[in-house]
Amino acid sequence: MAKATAKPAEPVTTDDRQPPTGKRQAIIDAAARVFLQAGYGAASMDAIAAEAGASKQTVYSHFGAKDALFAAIVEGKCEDLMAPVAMPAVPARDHEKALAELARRFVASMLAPGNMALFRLVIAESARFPELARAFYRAGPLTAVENLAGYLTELADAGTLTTGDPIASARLFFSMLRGDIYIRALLGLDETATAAEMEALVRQAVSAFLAAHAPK
Amino acid sequence: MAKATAKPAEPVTTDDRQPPTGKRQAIIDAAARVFLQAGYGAASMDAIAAEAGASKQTVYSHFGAKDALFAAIVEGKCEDLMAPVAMPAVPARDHEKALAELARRFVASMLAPGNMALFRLVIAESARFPELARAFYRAGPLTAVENLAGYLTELADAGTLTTGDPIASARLFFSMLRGDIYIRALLGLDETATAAEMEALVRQAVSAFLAAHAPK
DNA sequence: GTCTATAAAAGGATAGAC
DNA sequence: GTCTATCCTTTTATAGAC
Repeated sequence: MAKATAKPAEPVTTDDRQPPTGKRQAIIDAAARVFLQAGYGAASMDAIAAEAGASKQTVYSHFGAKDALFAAIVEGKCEDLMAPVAMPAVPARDHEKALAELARRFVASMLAPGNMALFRLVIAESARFPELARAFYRAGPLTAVENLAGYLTELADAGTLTTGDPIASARLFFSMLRGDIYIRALLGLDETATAAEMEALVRQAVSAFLAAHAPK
Repeated sequence: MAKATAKPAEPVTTDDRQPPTGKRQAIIDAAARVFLQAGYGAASMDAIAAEAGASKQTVYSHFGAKDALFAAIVEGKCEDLMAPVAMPAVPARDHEKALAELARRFVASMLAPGNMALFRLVIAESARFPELARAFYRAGPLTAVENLAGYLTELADAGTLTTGDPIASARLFFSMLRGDIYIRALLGLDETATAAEMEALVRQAVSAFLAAHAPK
């Protein structure tokens, strides 16, 4: 055989790393596609194995059971949720622009097909996987609110706007952005929200929010 | 036999009504419970038959197939959605009170366990049953927005408030009411929203809405 | 680690008696 | 109309060879 050479000196420290190369990663990618598209119940392990170009037994070797595979996929996806909802790196002196920029990123992230599919999946399986629902909530809505509340506190201290409760105000801000587009997207009624719709929503929300939190 | 008497004179006009008594209604009630609690995929026809105290064949005699039964249940539930989101019968001169009253009914209806479970179900199955998603949207969110937009138009004509787009304003109003409680309820994180939370949400939303639509 | 083949169970739908 | 009993497909999970 070509690989007949023994390798007794292979470093063990890198051995217990699970390299995301090869079959394992292929299974993860395939499972993500199948679960997000078909849902937990309708996704079969056969379909995932076929999509990954692997055998079913290989899938079971890596993840043990269907629910464990599902949890691994969803937890991984949740980790990618936080990035877009941090405040702009440069919280410009123009707070209206900063809020509008945050709003744009929030709406775009929220309506991104992958994130919307993830949200649907977590909602549908929240009874069976309550821990995943918690993980999603923390990584998405909760993180967004906490970040914005911090920024609002700065603005309030500077007298730029008025808020009795930064957390409640931050929640209101994001609530305004979950408009009719959001409901229709949840229900799968619109495949695409146009850029114009999103921009109109952002302007309406920022404007109303500032009117409701005018200083003095 | 005791019922040997022939009944040739029985009125036929009442004969083709499907009386909701007996097994059929029992099946409908049982299917609603099982579907709303378990979801479409995890609900088995065996479980529905058992819950109804009927045999599986009787269920199939009445509804033909699982998807038809599901559609019948969900469509029936959607019809009950519209009532609470009509404007108050007496649109008082005090528009703030009228809006607050509408908001209270909207939030209570939205968070009612049955309606929330229905919403989750429709979201989860929107890919398989797009017509049901449309029916839900029309009976719920769309009806609410249209009713409120009519009222806002009256208020704008009377100079009580300012709005460039009554539909957009109505959507903003309801969006504000779909706050953090709503997301947590969708994700099944809170079983109960307290009355105090709901009231705080209503006050915040009405206050912000009026500030953003102040006259002149 | 990866594959082929199979076990074991669950669930949707139907047949036929009463 | 309603029931009992059954068919058949799909699906999760495992056994055993390479």
